[in-house]
Amino acid sequence: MISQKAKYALRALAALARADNKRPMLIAEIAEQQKIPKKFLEQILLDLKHRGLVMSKRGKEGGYLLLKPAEEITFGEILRMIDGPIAPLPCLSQTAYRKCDDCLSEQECEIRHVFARVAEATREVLFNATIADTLDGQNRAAVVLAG
Amino acid sequence: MISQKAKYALRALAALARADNKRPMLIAEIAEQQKIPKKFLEQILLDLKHRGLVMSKRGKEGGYLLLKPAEEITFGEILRMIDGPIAPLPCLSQTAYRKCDDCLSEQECEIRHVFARVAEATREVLFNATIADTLDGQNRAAVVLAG
DNA sequence: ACTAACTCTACCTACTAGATAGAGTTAATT
DNA sequence: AATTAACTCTATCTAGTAGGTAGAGTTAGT
Repeated sequence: MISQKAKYALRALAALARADNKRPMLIAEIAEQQKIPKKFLEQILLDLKHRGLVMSKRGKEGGYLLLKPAEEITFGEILRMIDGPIAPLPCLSQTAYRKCDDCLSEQECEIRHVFARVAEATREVLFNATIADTLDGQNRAAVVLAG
Repeated sequence: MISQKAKYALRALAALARADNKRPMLIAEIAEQQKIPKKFLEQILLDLKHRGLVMSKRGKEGGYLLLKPAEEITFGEILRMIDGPIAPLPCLSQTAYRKCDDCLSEQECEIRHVFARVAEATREVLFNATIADTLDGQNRAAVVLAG
């Protein structure tokens, strides 16, 4: 299961992608629209900002904006940011490889081969799905035209 | 990531599958061979016993035996037992479906479609991989002949 | 009776998820 | 320059879980 936090992050990005990208969107607006606890969402957006996915403006008329086109933000990269490695075993992670403490040899590990296939299949989906895929037909067309 | 416990369970089953199925295998043997903390493995095997995957014999000459052929024990069923649902979202679980608290409509959920594909891809691998796949060529041949 | 081995329940410690609280900072407006 | 809307940051809290340990109880072979 993915974390609640990752779910919120994806839905917040989806909300931003759907919004008019000329005017920033308030944390409060996103929170209400997506039923996300506001203070929790603050943290999430701040984090996404530090990682360069969104930008913010303070003060009156402030809010958040998407910094990259929705088609360039993959589910995989968001999940990896929030929940950590995609791989089901540490010894299969691309970004946080770690040898299993209890495993004598990776070549001989009884279960590694199977999970390698799981990892591959999962990545295939997650890195080919983007925030643009969350938009319905109408919105997606608008985004493509604008982009 | 799968839990350490699930990893241990799979490796313990692999050890049992590789063993001579005429003589029970001691918890201590499995623990040593697979570098699993013995007392923790006790719990895991007991759990697997209650679920009908292995049987045990107490007292002298006791130990554990596989109850089903290795080819009939899938990775998916073990993972589901130990770690719970395979699906990345509660609303996509086959065995423990639960509506997301914060999601208004499943039809319109921005992220559900993508994760449905993840779930499908993962299940495809996990329910087609069995404990028999953990055996190397030599052992697998022996098991097939014996079965 | 002895003892090897599984059985069961309880417990422990560290960590994480999922938040909430509140003081601080910035910038537009009046 | 005062006000206020809005983001920023750090601290804190609570419940739950992972991963493991302890130890008394039970069974069955010798």
